[in-house]
Amino acid sequence: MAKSITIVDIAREAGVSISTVSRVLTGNAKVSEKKKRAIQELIQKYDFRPNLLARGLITSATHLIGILAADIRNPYYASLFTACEQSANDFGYNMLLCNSFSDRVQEFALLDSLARQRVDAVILLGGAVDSLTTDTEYAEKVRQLSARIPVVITGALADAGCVQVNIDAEQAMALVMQHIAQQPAFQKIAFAGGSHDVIFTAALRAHWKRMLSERGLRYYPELDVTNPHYNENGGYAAMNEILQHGKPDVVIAINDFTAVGVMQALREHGLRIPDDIALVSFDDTYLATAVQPQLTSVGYNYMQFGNALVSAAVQLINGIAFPAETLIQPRLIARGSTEKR
Amino acid sequence: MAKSITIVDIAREAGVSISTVSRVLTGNAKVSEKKKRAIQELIQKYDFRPNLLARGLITSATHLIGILAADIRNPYYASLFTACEQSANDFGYNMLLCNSFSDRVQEFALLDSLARQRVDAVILLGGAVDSLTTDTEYAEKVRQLSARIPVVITGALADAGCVQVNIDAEQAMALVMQHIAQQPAFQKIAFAGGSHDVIFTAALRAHWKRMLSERGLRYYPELDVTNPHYNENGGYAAMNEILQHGKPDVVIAINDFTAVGVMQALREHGLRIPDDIALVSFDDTYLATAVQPQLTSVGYNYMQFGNALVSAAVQLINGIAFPAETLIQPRLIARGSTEKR
DNA sequence: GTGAAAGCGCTAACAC
DNA sequence: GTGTTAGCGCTTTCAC
Repeated sequence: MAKSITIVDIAREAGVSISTVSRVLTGNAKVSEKKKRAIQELIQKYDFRPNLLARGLITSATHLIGILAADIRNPYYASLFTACEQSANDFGYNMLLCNSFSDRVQEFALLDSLARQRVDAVILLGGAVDSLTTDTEYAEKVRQLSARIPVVITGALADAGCVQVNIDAEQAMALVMQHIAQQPAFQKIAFAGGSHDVIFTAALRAHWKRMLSERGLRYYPELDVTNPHYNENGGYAAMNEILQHGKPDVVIAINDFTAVGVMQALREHGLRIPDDIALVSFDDTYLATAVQPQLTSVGYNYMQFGNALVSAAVQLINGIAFPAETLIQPRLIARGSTEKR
Repeated sequence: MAKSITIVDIAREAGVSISTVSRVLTGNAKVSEKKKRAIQELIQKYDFRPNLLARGLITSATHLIGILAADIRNPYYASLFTACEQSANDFGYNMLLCNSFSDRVQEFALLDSLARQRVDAVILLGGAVDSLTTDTEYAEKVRQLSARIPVVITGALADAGCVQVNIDAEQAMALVMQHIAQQPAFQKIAFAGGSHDVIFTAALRAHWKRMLSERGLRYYPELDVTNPHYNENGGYAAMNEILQHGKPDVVIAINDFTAVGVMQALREHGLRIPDDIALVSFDDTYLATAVQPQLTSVGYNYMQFGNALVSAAVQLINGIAFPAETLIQPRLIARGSTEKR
């Protein structure tokens, strides 16, 4: 590979010192119009790009934001990532994406890797940060990292010194309950999928139970079935278990993937949606509109969500304080799966 | 943020020179067992990680691979990316992911950005590399880049000096035709979606027409409808147009997303799958199993695909030649959408 | 085996 | 305004 051209080459050919070239590069100081133009022409001519490694060594800034996601193949994370990326680009940052696949060992290694790459900040989406049972070793690891660089998370990690950006779980469940309340026939409500160990899931369930009693609706423990897998299989298994104990009027699925599994189980039992059983889920990914009937789903403004995460990171990078927790407001998109009969 | 600890700190506390510390870091030279152990203990103690910027400045290697994808929200790219990432991690590389959203201007900017970040190689997935009509300015840009660092692409870009890893389009279509041939009733075949400008799509269509005539099947131009949008809308529009001209026995959709749109159009016309019309698509993403009936789809071994892309990149980084083109063999997964009646 | 020293490409005082 | 100079943190000859 051809040797890259450096600031020295440009300076030599322009007949100026390297500092002058550096000045037009950074724009941090005045340079005579004439020289500036000459230098810019040479930069064009040679397609010269300053070596960000060298610059980073001095400014100790890489303009890289590391992002650790559970699994980018999940459209929820994919949507969130692309939103983050767009926001980051606006701020002049690039994204270093790592997937942990919720593997603890892998997550540790990747965190190390990001630290070594000297990213300016880290955003943690899902994985161990989502866990309710605090993994002290993990928390310690994140704490160490956040002592060096800003760490922004969704989820919660006690005492790890991270800024949090979360979805308003209470509001998310409130939207679901309000929507369900529009149909007086919806009395028996089931909840399918999700793990008790995941903070957001646990919060949703807690709010759900409270809201049930507030609305004078009964809570059926046997219709409240968790499942560690946030996918079709999890939904399928959960729904089958629910159906062993009774036939609810509505099923709340922990996410769209899970809802797809729920649909499959219902289909196999000869139950139609929404005529026999209605279905609501969370995340409002494109799965919601891919299936038939389309899913009523609680979604988020991913652009806003991503922007909040990146803004937090960038502000912290620049030494500007940021609220310890930001709440993202969800919204419910009503579709066929809960349509009035 | 706390000042990072450096090789100097370690050397001072260990009572050795920085070169000795560097030696245990790189493992490139012999160091006495005693000193080595002492140094390693200090590294542990302070959680010291060598600054990759400084190292990179000398070795001119960042251990970063830039990857430019059209849109990671598309499960095809997401699957391919995660496969690449896992492979890259095995080689000790991290991934810098950028999404172009098929925006030409954005793509240029991101290419620049990757070059500035001094990534060791670039992998191009989709976007302008997919285009059949060579964008000479873009090709020139990629050529310039590939003169400095290895560039690996899927798709084709004439004379840009890139190594290619592609799916075997001929084999992909052959699998579809063989599968269709198992059902003598499948005579009238439609093709829905995809743009003539995308190389892989154009190749599929060309092979399709040839294979139709080879098998003595008729080609119905009015049942061959393209659409620039590789999503539900594209499939929906294409299928509606096809149905204006006749009722095919089988529809080949350009990808799973498109197939979902096709399903919707069929449903609205009161046509059942597979009883009235069968459906095959490409990519075999999880959409294929999310919908009902599940889709027969031609998929790829994403791990192998990603590994081929990254291996090419890593080999080229290390100055080892790599075949100009590698073909990935597809496979057909038969599901309900083409099930025998 | 080990240390001293040069230098990767750049920025940022510091003089002029 | 502009050049000179001192590093940023590390690897790598080159002596010893």
